Amino acid sequence: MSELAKAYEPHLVEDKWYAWWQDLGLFRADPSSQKPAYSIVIPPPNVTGVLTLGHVLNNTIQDILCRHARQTGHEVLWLPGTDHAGIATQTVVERRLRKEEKKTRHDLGREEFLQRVWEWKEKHGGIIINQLKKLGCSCDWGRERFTMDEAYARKVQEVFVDLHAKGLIYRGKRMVNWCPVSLTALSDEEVIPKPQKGYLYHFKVEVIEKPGTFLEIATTRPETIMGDTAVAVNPKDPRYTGLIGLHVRRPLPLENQAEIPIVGDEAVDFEFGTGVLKVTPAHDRVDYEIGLRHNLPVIDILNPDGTLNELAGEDFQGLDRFEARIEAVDKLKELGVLVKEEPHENNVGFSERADVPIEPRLSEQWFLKYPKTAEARDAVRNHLIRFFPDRWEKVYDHWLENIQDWCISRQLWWGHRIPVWTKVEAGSSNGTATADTRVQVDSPGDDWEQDPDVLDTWFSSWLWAHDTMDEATRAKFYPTSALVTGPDIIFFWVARMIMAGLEYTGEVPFREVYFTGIIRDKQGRKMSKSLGNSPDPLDLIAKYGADGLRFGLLRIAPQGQDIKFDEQQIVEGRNFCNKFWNACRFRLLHGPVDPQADPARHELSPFAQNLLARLDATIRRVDEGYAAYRFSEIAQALYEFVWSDFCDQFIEAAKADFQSEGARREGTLATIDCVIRRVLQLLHPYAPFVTEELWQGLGFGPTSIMQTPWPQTAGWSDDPRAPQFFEAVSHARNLRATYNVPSNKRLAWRIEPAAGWLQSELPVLSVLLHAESLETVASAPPGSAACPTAIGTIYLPLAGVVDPAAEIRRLAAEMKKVEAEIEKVARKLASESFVQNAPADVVAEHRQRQQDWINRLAELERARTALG
RNA sequence: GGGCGGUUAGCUCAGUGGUAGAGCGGCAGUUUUACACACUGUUGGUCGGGGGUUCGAAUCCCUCACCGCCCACCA
Repeated sequence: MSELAKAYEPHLVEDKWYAWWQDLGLFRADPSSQKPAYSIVIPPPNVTGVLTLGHVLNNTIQDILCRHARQTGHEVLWLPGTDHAGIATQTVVERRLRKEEKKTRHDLGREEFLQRVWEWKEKHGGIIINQLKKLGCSCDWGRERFTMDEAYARKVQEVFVDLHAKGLIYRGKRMVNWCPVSLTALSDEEVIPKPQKGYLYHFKVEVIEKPGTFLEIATTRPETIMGDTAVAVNPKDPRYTGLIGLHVRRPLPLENQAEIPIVGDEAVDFEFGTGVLKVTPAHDRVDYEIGLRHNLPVIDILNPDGTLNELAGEDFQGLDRFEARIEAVDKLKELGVLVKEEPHENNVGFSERADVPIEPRLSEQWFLKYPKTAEARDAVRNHLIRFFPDRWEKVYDHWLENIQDWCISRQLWWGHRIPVWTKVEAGSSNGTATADTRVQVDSPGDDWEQDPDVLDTWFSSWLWAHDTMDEATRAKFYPTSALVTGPDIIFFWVARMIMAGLEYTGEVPFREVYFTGIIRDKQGRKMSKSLGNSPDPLDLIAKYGADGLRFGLLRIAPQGQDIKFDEQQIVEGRNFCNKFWNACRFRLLHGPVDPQADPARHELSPFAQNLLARLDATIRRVDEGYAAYRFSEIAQALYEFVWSDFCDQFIEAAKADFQSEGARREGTLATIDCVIRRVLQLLHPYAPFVTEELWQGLGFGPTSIMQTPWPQTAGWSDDPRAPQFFEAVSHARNLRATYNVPSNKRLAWRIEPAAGWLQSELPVLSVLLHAESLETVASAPPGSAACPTAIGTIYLPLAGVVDPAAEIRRLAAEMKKVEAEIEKVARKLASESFVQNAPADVVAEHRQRQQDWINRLAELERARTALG
């Protein structure tokens, strides 16, 4: 390619290069490689999922790490896959079934329904995978895994069997979080507390043994009164001590106003409400505990779907729990025992998936007592695993410290079936008999029935880091190098993976964990479908290119901080890619690029030398950024170098060098070629497509840029002439703007040089000032505006435009400002405590600054004198 | 109730003891032969409030306020 299009057009090149990389096998990980390993397992997105900005952030970071690792000489494995996402997927398919065929899963039966889910998965499950490819993710697709793959699923069940054998998995009837919509138990982590506005209902009951004595009870859930089996007070509460052991009459249901005891229990907070608690062991965790302590009967008045059953009495049977609440209040009113209803806000646990209040329910479930909790805590405490940012270590530690057993069984069909088998007794299949059970993966025989429940999705995800790999792969790539994920799944996934890793591999599953921020909209709200504030990343890719999206997003993603998304940032990412594209385009106007260009073999201008030093500094900044997972800083460093140092300053200055042939021109071309090459390499992890397009287009190929080594610093030192020069240019341009000279007006500039080296750089100054002419003078030309700079005093002679009086006023104003600066520094230096206590270099710096200002003042004074 | 994060220019954010910064926006000018997805210049801030440490604080300490998140069985 000898010519580039005027603007970078991503849609013309992205698919091409992605396919090429894949054809060359550049994403493939070779376990037999001698290179050091670098590996990441993808946090598997839900198979039902479509790409969100959160995925874009997360996966772009992983891709950056992987591409950077390849460039730094590692054999890289980025292992992709998807998660079967039990409830989410089952819900999606059930919804379709209802909509399209007006059927429920029960109409189809288990086998047929699962068949449908698999069909759905085959048809739609790959969407997010293709979207990741659009984004440029360099995953080893040949190793794509699914959490229900046969081998993986078997492993999940084996782990169940193993943990059961170790006594860590047990079956028990316990209080669980029940979702009345999904009709399954949930883990504590799947319950989201939400503040709810409701009422605190006060009602009174009479103490049977002391007629005329009433207890007032405050409750938010009057619909559970029918399940009450006691009333509790705190034994230390002086108001009620005499009443413990006596009885009250439960008001509902009307046909069964049972006598229930008053018990004393420490769990009752006598500050709250009336200090009297109704105890419903079947429908409240605390009440259940109280019930156990006092041997209270358990009356379960709810059906699994949240409606009330026959135990609730005829007035309530069949009502939904929220209808029942209203009905219960009405009945209390009718009985004349309702004292008051006061508005009350409290936290109610909601089902994460179905978004309805969960119901505490006594239920027979499988539980896991977590293995290796102490070791898992130590691994992070002792930094065998490092968290970035490290503040999440505390959150992790705290959770492990207070860890509760994990309810792992789900009353769903889609998922890993629990490997527990029960012997079917001929003629008595009601399950009440203590049947013979076996815990094993394969069926013991035809007359054995498998437990109908499946395992929590996360019970399979926690093996993801190691059981997605075969033995050879694991030998090379496990433990993985890094995990990139959101802090919202630190308990769901990260902590559990660490425990599973320690239990089953004896090693930590990853060395470093990077927690991304959460992407919010401009108002700081979470992205959500219902709010419609979540832009489709595919639209953004279509508009700005994958590189623009990646670079724009990463540039505003500070470590561990939530990100307020603004499309303008993506526009800037796109603009940046285009900026660099055009810099390369400019280069091609002056002949073909030399891929081997080495500026060290040329005589270099101060600008070239300085640019190379700035490049070295940029490489250092970028390297530091990678070491500390500071992705926005890397992007920012590259942005600043390319836009300011390279384009705004160097290339503009280089235009003078291209006006003639010679060594100067050759040195500048070599510098540009070298810088472009380095920048392409440095930028490649962030913007893989445009960098490959340019790499090939400029002739750095034919090897892919993916396979080229990471740039090293070359030991260039700053040339102080360059910044002085550019600052002077800035001052001079400022002077022109002050007198409202239009940018396109060419002027006859003059300069009184302060440095000998300037002579050879006058053509550059002339170009940068867009001058008609530029001559050196020995003193101020008459009638000129003057601008003292470090490289000399620059004069703008514009007879008839600059009124000498105006210029004198301007100079006077500037002198005043300079005097103020001198005064400021002088005050500081006059302070003895400062001079004595501050480090010598700081004091010297102040002295130097003071001298600079004094020199400038003298220059201004001289210019004013020259004007008369 | 505990814990964590945040508060710096109109906006998004850098800046962990030494002259308060960047990008965008705004304003003014420019089709200067890489780029109008651009260039040039410029305007914006008692660094949330108060106290302390220090020669010196956006930066360290204390405290308060507000915003956000996480954990926790107050019915």
